[in-house]
Amino acid sequence: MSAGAPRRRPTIADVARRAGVSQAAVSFAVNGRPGVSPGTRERILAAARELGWRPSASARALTEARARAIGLVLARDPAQIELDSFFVRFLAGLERTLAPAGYALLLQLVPAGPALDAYERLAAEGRVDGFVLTDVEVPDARFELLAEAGTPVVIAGHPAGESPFPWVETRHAEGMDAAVAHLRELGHERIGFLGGPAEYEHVQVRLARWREAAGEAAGRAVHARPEHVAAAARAVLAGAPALTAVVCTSDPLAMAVVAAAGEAGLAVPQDLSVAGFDDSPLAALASPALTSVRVDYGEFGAAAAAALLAAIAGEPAPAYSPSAPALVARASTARR
Amino acid sequence: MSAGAPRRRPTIADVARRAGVSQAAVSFAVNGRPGVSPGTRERILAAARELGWRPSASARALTEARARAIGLVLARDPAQIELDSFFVRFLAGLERTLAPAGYALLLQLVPAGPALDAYERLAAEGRVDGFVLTDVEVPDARFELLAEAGTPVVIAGHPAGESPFPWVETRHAEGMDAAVAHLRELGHERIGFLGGPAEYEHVQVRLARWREAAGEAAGRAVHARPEHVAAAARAVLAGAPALTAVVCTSDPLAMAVVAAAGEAGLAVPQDLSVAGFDDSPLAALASPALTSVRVDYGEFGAAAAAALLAAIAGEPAPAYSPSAPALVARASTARR
DNA sequence: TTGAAAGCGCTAACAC
DNA sequence: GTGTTAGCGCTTTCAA
Repeated sequence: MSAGAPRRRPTIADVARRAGVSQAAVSFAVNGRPGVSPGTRERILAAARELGWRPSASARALTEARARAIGLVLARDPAQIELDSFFVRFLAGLERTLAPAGYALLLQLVPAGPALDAYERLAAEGRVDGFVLTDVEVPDARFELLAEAGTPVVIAGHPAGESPFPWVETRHAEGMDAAVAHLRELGHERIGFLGGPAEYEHVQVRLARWREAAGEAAGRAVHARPEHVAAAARAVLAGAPALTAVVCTSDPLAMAVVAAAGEAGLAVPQDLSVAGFDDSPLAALASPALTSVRVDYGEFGAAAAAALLAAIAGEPAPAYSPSAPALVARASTARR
Repeated sequence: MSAGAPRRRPTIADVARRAGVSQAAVSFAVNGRPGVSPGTRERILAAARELGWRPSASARALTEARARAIGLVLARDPAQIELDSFFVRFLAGLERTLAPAGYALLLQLVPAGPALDAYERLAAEGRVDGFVLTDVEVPDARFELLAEAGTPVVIAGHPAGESPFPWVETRHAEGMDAAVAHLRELGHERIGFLGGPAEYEHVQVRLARWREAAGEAAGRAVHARPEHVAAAARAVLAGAPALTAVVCTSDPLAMAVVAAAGEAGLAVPQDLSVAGFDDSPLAALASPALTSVRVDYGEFGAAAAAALLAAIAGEPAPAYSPSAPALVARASTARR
């Protein structure tokens, strides 16, 4: 089964020998340090290329006392992650910063829960140089553990309350403003809210914005746990006086509202307008196609990674100017 | 900004000193080797616990010449990954095997394409001990690179043609049989096929199974690239004689068919039955709720990781008995 | 059963 | 500008 020969990997000594220089010269050359003449440098790099040599990550990690890797621990049920456009886009964004910096991403999916030991292990073993924290709660048990260990951390999101760590945040809250404004422009006044679990800070932020933007006439607000989405969608529509629109904190939730409306004999968008969030690829595929709010989570991930790399280097985080969310109007919202 | 004191991490020497033994004894104790008396072992473990010490991953990697990490490189557009239930479930499954084995997962998302240099870098730097390959194509440029380097590899899927590596595969093909059988039982004969991009082996397998199961009267088969899903859905419905059912290789594709049917004035399931695949959380949320096929990709990921760890250890892969796919009948399919 | 010591491959002082 | 050398923290012979 095993393929190919268990060929010995070349080491820096092989490269040095081949280029006729010292190991130190090789090290300096590949790390772009001064102290090597251009000609020598070129010869060294050529030798490295010919041998297919790259510095061993573990040897570097040992001498530099850093792993050149960061950790992302996701403590959610896989089904929840599947339903959330955020993660994949955010991951792709992290990568955009990490790869050019020679950093790797250690991803750990753990069953829902605090997952403290996952953090503890990765940090204590020195596998990662820092963490990006998502899904921050208050109080968050991870804070104490990581702050005490002195591990560099960046929070993706806006922690309610005190945070010992720097954080980055998108302008997603404005997206909720935009969704409500869009509906009001279409003549809607009784606008309900269907959000994800209440413990998520981003859900709370959107809830607050909805409440503010929808004003006095706002309808019901309901939070949906992943396993009870359909029931929650029915609940937001139930009762009197009837809503004419619902804003949701994700596109799958909006789909659930569309389904619940159908059961209740309401046509979307004729009888009820529904807006989603995140503008997932599903929004365009659903019927009716969903009005949604596009937030650039890729850019967010890239900024979070940049802030973390800065923290690891002991530097201040680079500026992050999140772009404005964009409302994408589709068929699920209409003038009432 | 930086949090906590940059506390020096304890080393094996600290633990040895505290326990009053040699470093070797500590090493033997934490690695569960013989040669340490039970009492001493306990004393050592207690000292390690008190100091919060864990063996440094990079130091071990250096001496053992293995990283205790495996790589997964996903060369797909983020939007494609978002639409695919496979990845998250598969990742969660990998983790189920890796975590207990003390292995970490290095995830790299790269722009769509061959991504050979991502593999090359991770392997040459010794960051990972092996790779799990998904989305295998024929011919696959990764094979030569990795086989030549002697890197342990396991393929998740069934490579068409010769493969230098061991592979694991689910019984997803039977899922297509089940979907078609379900529709035939409902009285459908002209059953179309809407699949993902033709270059994916799993799409080809399902296409072949559909063709076989749907028989002579089978309808059109259309492949959809992610950016043209809606058009592909229209295409599969176009032309005469009209189909009475469509099977798809994913739930989002099924949603697109439902939407296209609506545009064409066809009601689902009254005029057209539609079946999805993967049984993503969306299937239950869509309207109508989608009949779909559940394949256990978590179990698949766990098996792939187990096979890879075995390959790394130079052992034969453990047996994998994939469970049968389960058809989940919902409202999108009905008797014609 | 335990201790001493030699590396693993690299980086970074420090001489030359 | 270039070479020498001492570790980084651990595993693993080899002696004691």
